[in-house]
Amino acid sequence: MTKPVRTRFAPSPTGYLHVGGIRTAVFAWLVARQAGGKFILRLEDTDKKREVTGSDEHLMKSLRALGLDYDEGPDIGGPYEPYRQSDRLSGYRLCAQELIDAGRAYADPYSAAEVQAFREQAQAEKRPFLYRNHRPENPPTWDGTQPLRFKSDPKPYKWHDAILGDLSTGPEVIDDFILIKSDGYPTYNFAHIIDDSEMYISHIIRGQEFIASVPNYLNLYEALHIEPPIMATAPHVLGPDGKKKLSKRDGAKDVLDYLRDGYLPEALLNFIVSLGWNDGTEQEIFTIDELLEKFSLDRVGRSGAHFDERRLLWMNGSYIRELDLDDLYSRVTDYWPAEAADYDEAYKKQVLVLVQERLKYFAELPELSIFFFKDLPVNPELISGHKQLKKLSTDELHNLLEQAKASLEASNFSVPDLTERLNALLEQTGQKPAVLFSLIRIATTQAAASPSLADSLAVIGKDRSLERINTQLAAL
RNA sequence: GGUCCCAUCGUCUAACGGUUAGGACACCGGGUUUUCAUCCCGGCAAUAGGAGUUCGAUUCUCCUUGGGAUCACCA
Repeated sequence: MTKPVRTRFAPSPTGYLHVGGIRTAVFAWLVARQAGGKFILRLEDTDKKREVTGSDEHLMKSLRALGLDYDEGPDIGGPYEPYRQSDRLSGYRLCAQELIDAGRAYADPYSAAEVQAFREQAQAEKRPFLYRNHRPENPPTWDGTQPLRFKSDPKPYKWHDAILGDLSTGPEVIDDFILIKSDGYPTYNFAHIIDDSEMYISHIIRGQEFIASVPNYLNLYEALHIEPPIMATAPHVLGPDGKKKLSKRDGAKDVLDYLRDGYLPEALLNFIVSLGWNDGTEQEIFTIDELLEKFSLDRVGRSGAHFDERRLLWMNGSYIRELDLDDLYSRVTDYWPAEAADYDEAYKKQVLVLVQERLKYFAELPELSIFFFKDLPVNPELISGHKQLKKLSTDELHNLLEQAKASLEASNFSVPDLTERLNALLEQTGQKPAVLFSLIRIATTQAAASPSLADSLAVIGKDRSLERINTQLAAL
């Protein structure tokens, strides 16, 4: 009988979540959901100095916005509440007392300065610092004002990691680490073990910064007579250039910022998962359902992966192109240029159809669509900087535009009619499309790029198109 | 420095010990009768180095090199 799957994401509320930080949450969510298990959010707020006000709300908002819904958490409760470590202090106390009673924990009599001196001495002698080399013979009774240390039992360990495989270490890495700090709060090292046990967590999925501590955790699990959960260590997500782990310091963006810029949650999720995972086929784009069906920890890569935003950009554009019009329309509600407020849904949808294939993220919508809503001032550089048009004289430009105007005045502005007329104009003027169409496009949009000419003209409409041509004519 | 982890195109990655080492992003070229984009076609580009095992190593073993993590009263 295997235990029910219960995974958790256990961040400390010290800031926002970036792509690297949220990856273990995505993995944990996937593992829970695909097994029909539970995904739990637990806030590890035991370091009051580093805590950032409001970041707990921000964290929860980020998870929900990405679609990483959790079944138990600080704001929704659950059978093993509370889900905030600062509300669970009495439980840690209890376990601490049990360890003291069993002779497996003791008060640290040294001052911080004294421990620091031991550490520096070890460093000077080029050997790793081990507190247990200074373990006091007759420690004082713990009164809560000293740090409480685990009395370790150094021994070699072999264990299995669901991602990294078989791992092992010698006894030299086991030390007497702090269980409870002198401020009364437990350390992560202690609290997470108690909580994961009390919350029946089946898989601990975390970043590789914790791997060196695992043997110590194993030692503590033994002292507590707790069966360790399955452990999975995800390699770091590295910054784009450096070899270093992606970090806020190096400008890693808040995942909410990506969402605000109009990246789709599913694209972001797909991207994050594909950083280190694939199903062995050549498939690149996965729906959430496919991810749930195919994801497995043992296919997660063991080496670090660089975060390449260009790949995310491509992936997002790819997702956007797959959206059906109504879905796309409802998603871009907040991204239209201000001028679009005066236009109805039908018109905006026509614009969207034309713009969809070149939209990489929604925040680009205004610059790609503004000329459908607003008459832009004539920009002479569009012609003077055009490699073909700049060779023509003003008279020639004038003449071409007049001919175009004459033809368009007789058009009903349907796409087929416009296409036909545009082609006829090509013959009539003897010009190449690169010249004639560019001129008309510039006159009617005043933009460096636009969707195909006939389509754009049809949406902009007859009156407005002719009016813009007149404006351009007057400015030549 | 000790310990642990990692190592295929610039990047993300695929490859029961047998492949012309595959795909994708990016880039470059061509096409889709204007631009940008989409789409299609093509190109560029990798097994860090050295031993060993084997008929045969990207793949298994060892060494070297390189990179990362950790050695907190942070998580």
